[in-house]
Amino acid sequence: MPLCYSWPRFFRTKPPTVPDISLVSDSDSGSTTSSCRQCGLFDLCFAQGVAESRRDELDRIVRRQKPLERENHLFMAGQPLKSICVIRSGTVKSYRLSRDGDEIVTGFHLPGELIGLDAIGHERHPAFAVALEDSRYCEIPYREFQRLLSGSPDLNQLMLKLLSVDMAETRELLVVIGRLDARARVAVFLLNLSRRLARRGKDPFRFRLSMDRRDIANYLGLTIETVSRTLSWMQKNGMLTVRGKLVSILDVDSLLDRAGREHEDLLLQQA
Amino acid sequence: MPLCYSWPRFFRTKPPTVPDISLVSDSDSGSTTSSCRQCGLFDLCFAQGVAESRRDELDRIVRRQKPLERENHLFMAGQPLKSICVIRSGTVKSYRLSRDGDEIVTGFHLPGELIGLDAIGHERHPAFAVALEDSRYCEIPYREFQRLLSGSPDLNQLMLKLLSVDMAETRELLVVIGRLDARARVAVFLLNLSRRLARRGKDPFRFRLSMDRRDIANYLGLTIETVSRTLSWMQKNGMLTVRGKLVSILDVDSLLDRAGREHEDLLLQQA
DNA sequence: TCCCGGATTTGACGCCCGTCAATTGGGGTG
DNA sequence: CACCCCAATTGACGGGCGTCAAATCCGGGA
Repeated sequence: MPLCYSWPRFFRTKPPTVPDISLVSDSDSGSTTSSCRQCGLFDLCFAQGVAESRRDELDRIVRRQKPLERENHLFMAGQPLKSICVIRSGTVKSYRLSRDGDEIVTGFHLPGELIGLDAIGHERHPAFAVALEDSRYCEIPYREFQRLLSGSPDLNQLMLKLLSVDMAETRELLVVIGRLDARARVAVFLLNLSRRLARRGKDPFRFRLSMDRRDIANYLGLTIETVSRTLSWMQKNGMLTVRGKLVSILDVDSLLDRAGREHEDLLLQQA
Repeated sequence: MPLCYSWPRFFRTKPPTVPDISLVSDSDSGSTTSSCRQCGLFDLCFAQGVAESRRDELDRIVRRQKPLERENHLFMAGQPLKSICVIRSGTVKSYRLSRDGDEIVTGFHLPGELIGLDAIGHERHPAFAVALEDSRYCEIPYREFQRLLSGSPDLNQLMLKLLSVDMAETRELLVVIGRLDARARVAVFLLNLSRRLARRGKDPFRFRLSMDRRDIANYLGLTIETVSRTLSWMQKNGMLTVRGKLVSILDVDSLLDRAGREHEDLLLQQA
């Protein structure tokens, strides 16, 4: 992360408390923490919101650090909801299949993020989740979690909050995606990713895209060619440099302009 | 509703149990039901999912049938969450204001629908809600509702479900809107509305749009002109007839084709 | 190191939809 | 009933993005 670069307003909400511990790198792949409290991701994980009194119970039911190799699935659409998952390291892509078999990418998930909440409604997963790189995750068996829920108003409140926030954001994103042009969509995508990396103590200005162009294009409702052209255009205009999957953001302000500053809130709010 | 027209597959999930009681009309505007159970909307209202044992308590705290005149606000963005609302009659539009003051329409709500759930996260409304026509609604004070929640695992479960389902749908809609062209967007909009009307016992093939073209265009991320042109095109092709706000759907199948049949699920799922 | 196949980039072209502008229509008021 | 005002429609035009096609880059294996 560039020295002498004042933490921009864009990242004001949460400069990383532990700047460079490479949460997502392989360096901690061997460690097997035995409680949520000791977990390096704790302040990003939803467990942080769980009341002290209940945390021991949660600790007891969580299955920690399960490995997931690249291209392997966390769960498949249609499967009954067996557990809620928290990404521990790596990146996970969620997607659906349209009736005629086309893949439809609905999200990219980073360490600390809860995945599978949208399955609670019908107790069945509406989407697939697949690892884009070798990853690890914590698993919370849903039945036991439900038992925990029924005895804990606090935890219920937390879950409602998580879902409500998620919904408000998704709704905002809906609006954004529906009315933005290609350059704005790509800008929103990059800034959002950048900010989420920042919260995880990673360099927000220089990172590796774990998804390929096809996934990005699909996620943004664009074509591969348009994404590629847009990135080239941004590079030509000095907003960033791209070499394959490696992105360096040079001018956050121009990107924000492109994204439409009125959507800054969205970018700021996202996990 | 046309006679001799077999209930199409599109509407298969819920033919109205009471075909033509005009839930939304003025005919019941005078009545002031005193309990949720007697309410004509009961089987659409979320109260239907509340356990028998808790329903009396819910009945006690609900403030019923509050009138709301056209163009008046139910709540404003930024206000603290005071109560969850259920639309009783009429139509409500929710929208945000972008930083530069543009209106951004995020949804249209029909009788029986819960509104304000996305405020739970931050206990503050992220959006405005305004009546498109003279309406009525039931108000559930949030503090008392929370008390009810903390003593009732069932109700908590219900709320999680409602939010989760809502989220899954919004996410699907996100995907749809982001990658559909104008004709498909308008088709999705009309079919979705049609189906929601059907569930409320109204004629799904002939209805009055309570929102103007500007709102529709805004909601779909299009311009007024494109919406107008698209409706004209659909009329020219025998899919429907439009006269001002009055729409008659003539060919559900073509509309479904336009919407992309792979999204039929979305249309079917929505409340 | 070279070679191969898939990922990515770049170019050419056409259509859809946004913009600007003019016309028509419809509801409310005097 | 006539008038007015705003909503809605229709037309002309240009730009952005999808499509098809070709070139280039990049990583992995021999």
